Amino acid sequence: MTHLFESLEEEKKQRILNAALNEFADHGFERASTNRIVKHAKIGKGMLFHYFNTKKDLYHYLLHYCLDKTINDYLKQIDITERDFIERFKKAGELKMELFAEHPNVLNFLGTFFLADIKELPEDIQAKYTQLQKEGYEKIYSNIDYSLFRENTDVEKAFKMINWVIEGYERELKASLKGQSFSELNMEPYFKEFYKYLDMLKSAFYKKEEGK
Amino acid sequence: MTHLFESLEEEKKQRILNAALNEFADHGFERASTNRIVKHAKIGKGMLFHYFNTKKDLYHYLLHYCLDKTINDYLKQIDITERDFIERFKKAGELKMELFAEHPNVLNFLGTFFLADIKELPEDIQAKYTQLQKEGYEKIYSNIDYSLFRENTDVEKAFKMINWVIEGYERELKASLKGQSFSELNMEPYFKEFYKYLDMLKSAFYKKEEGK
DNA sequence: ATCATTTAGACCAATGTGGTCGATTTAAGT
DNA sequence: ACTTAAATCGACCACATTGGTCTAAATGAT
Repeated sequence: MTHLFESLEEEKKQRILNAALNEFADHGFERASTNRIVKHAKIGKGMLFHYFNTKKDLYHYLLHYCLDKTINDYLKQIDITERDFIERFKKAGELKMELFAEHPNVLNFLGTFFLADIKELPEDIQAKYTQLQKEGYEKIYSNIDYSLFRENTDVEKAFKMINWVIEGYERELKASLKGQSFSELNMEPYFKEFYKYLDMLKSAFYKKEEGK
Repeated sequence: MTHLFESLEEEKKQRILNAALNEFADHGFERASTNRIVKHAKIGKGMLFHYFNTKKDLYHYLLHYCLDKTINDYLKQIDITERDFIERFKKAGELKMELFAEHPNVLNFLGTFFLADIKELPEDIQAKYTQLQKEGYEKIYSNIDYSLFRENTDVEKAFKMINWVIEGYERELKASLKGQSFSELNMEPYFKEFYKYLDMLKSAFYKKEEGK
């Protein structure tokens, strides 16, 4: 067995993962409490240190887990053959929402991690993290069809603005649905509204379509 | 003397305020440590509890202080006779930056407070908070000249998008200048870039100017 | 029946908590 | 110069929480 923890029943595994991710996301590494983790995970204290020898090991395991998940379930899924920037982002936004619906704390946890000190982490985690950054940049900016934008547009700035709008909508959505179980929600109307924003962005920054 | 603390030398007052604001902003009420506050403020433990009887009293004092500052130095300064939404926001953005340059932790502290439980606070603080919300809403949305927007624009959505772009720029600026003492920085080039974004927003959402 | 693996949580020393208090310094008043 | 009051410090308190250990019981496997 590579890792005791891996070969647990799925449900218990999830309970522990969720409890730990939430705790670290809320308090950061040092101020996170293993006591609260075991309480929320409903396991005995001993077990946590049986599966993961130390608090730090647990933290590193979570980092691997979350980095892998975002790379595989999010980044790798982004379709780089779609050359329309906004369209590509539309699909990326959906993927992100799906990941968030299934595993909200994965993204929460990574979000807080970005702020922490990266230097004193094991090399393999640093590597995975830089991979994510590099691949993320490519997935967003490579192979974009600039000719869709109006002439004289500062495309750099347009990219950023589009990005900020999408992030803004995501934030607002999360805030307005706070507490509700995202995964058991009918997301369709929210996607519809999301698309309206994207359409406005298109007519704001793209050339008017010829014909039609 | 209404409050011992008020009649201290300005410099010591600021040291204590900064230390406390940072501590609460970083850790929230419960996990904030009075020990760390006195250490960073470079005063003895006794003094803190001499000025403010309890940790909670200190917290409430800070809330009053920050709410007053944002209401007076920011909200009240927004010029409501400017009917151009983006222009009004341009000035508001500058005010916000100025406040942030002088007292970065005031906005940081309030930012974290919004997430905390509002219910179990003294009534006067709740009142001040709702005042801020109500006045903020007015200062943003009242007396706007809708005719500037292109026809068929969903103005509600345009408002939000403009808002998100401005917030996005502010975030990026803060991140890229992290660590540097904002107040002793020449902000002009950043404002220039800020204006470029605003111009793009205008040509994205406003009617084309007649003539000229 | 025997041995190995899981499990829980009481327990540990160490550290940190909000808050107090006596001792000492400084300031003020006369 | 003398007295009194205010300001200041940090050792100290009882208590809570920390990451981590260990024993003893439960469960599983053969």
